[in-house]
Amino acid sequence: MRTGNKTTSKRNLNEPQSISLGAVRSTKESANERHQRIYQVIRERISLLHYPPHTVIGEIELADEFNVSRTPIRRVLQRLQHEGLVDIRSGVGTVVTDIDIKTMKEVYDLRMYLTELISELSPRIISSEHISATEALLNRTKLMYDGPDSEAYGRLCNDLHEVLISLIGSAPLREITDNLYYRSARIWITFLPNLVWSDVIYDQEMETAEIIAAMKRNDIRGVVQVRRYYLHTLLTRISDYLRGVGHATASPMKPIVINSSD
Amino acid sequence: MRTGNKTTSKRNLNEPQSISLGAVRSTKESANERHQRIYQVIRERISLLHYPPHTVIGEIELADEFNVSRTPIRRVLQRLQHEGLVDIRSGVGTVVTDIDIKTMKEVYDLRMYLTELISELSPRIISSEHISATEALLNRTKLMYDGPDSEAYGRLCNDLHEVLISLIGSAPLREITDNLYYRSARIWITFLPNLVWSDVIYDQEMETAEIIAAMKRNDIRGVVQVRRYYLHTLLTRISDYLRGVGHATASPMKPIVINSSD
DNA sequence: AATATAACATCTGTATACAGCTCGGTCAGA
DNA sequence: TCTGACCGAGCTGTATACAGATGTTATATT
Repeated sequence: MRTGNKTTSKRNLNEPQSISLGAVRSTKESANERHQRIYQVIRERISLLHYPPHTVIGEIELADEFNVSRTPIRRVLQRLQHEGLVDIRSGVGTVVTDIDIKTMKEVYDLRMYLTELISELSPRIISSEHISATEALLNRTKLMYDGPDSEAYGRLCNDLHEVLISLIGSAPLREITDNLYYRSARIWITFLPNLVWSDVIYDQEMETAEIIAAMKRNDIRGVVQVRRYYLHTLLTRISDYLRGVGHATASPMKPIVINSSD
Repeated sequence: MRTGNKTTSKRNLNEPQSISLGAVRSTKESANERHQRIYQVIRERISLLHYPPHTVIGEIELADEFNVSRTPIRRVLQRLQHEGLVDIRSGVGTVVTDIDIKTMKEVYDLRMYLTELISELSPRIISSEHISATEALLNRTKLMYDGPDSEAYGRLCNDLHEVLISLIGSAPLREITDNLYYRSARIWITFLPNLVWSDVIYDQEMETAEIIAAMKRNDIRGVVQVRRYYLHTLLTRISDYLRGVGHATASPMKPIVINSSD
């Protein structure tokens, strides 16, 4: 189909072929690296409710922000759609998915079972880096009693999740665990205004401290059991809240206004 | 390909165009439906080794076959890459992934655990359609002793898989189970020439028959335990073959009857 | 003959024009 | 005022030209 008489045969005779670019390699980002970078940025924005549910994300808007065309953006959004975080609607836009309680319950049940699998299938060796990283998270947690800060709490949860999935040796299980986490993580922050802040932080501090203790015993089974217990605790806490407001389920989740003033 | 002409009259003639009844929705295929169709076709080709590992699939080749441009094809291939079935390499092509034994072991371990979860998390009601569909598969199995037919066997396994995942009520678990199946299904067919054909078909017949029996008892726990047992058996058989390559032929597998009374 | 290098064929990655879809606003008519 | 059809702004979906990447082949040099 392409006409053979193009300028490809005599292209770039003017430009020097290459002036030994050995050191400049780091400046160039490969396509896959860029994809991964944009993907993680947008996924974080969704998980931190910077893009709350029902937000319409425009492809052109993102393309301008990341200085690319719509094509790589669409690749990212299609991946996010397949992971259940957005819904691409023709003629409308890319809409951040809502948080459906029933689905969320299923995801949480799955996560609790899979968490136990981590210790049975292919645990990795717990290194001192794991421990020190988790201790840093514990310190960040202790500084958060002062006042509600949903975004900081969300980042804390995400970072703890990152440490824990790095303990999973089985690549498929790691991917699934990661995927399910980001599918369900938003509900924590969504319900945050309805819970007692200091209780939430206390849970987080206890979980982190117990995980560190288990890590120091090199007890990965203990780690995942702690994790599983706190997953259960939070799910129970949210269920209790939902039962408590029972009738007033018109808008169980108010969108949190994240201060995005510019 | 349709340049500016709005009419859909010049569509594919080999596809039966439905006669316009009241609802004419089926005349036009939506973008998502087309994506799903192409995706399933290519995934089946990979699972049946119609595209064996290391096959290079060209985007233009597929685009011509499905009468679309590269854009929708790329969307399908990117999805398959994310699911681990192909590897898209810039400047080279889209390469069907090889079957790595270590990863396959991890996937099989995961599948066995997840299979048990099916009966615990959210089982669906077993309908008569499920039973009759499975009985049809049993009949197909019984006709296959005549001679080795890897492709027919692969289709049989895929169809049985379809029936079983339709019993999963939890959408996330269903997706994960489906994904892991297609990640690992190819290894069955790959090792088929090294196994005794009649033994393989006998296993398949026994598994299907026992699944039907459990279905008729409305015993979904029994269904998944049968499934789990045969997963384990096949994995063991392949492991045995790999350990004893050269001097030991595949040992025939003893069928057992699962006692699923609790 | 062996080897390094340059040219090339062919593939994927990106940008972009345009087609198709959705929804809200607008305006004529009852 | 109400209704309904229509139109247009703005979005996603598709096709395509071109840029970049990669493996191979031809060629020059030793």
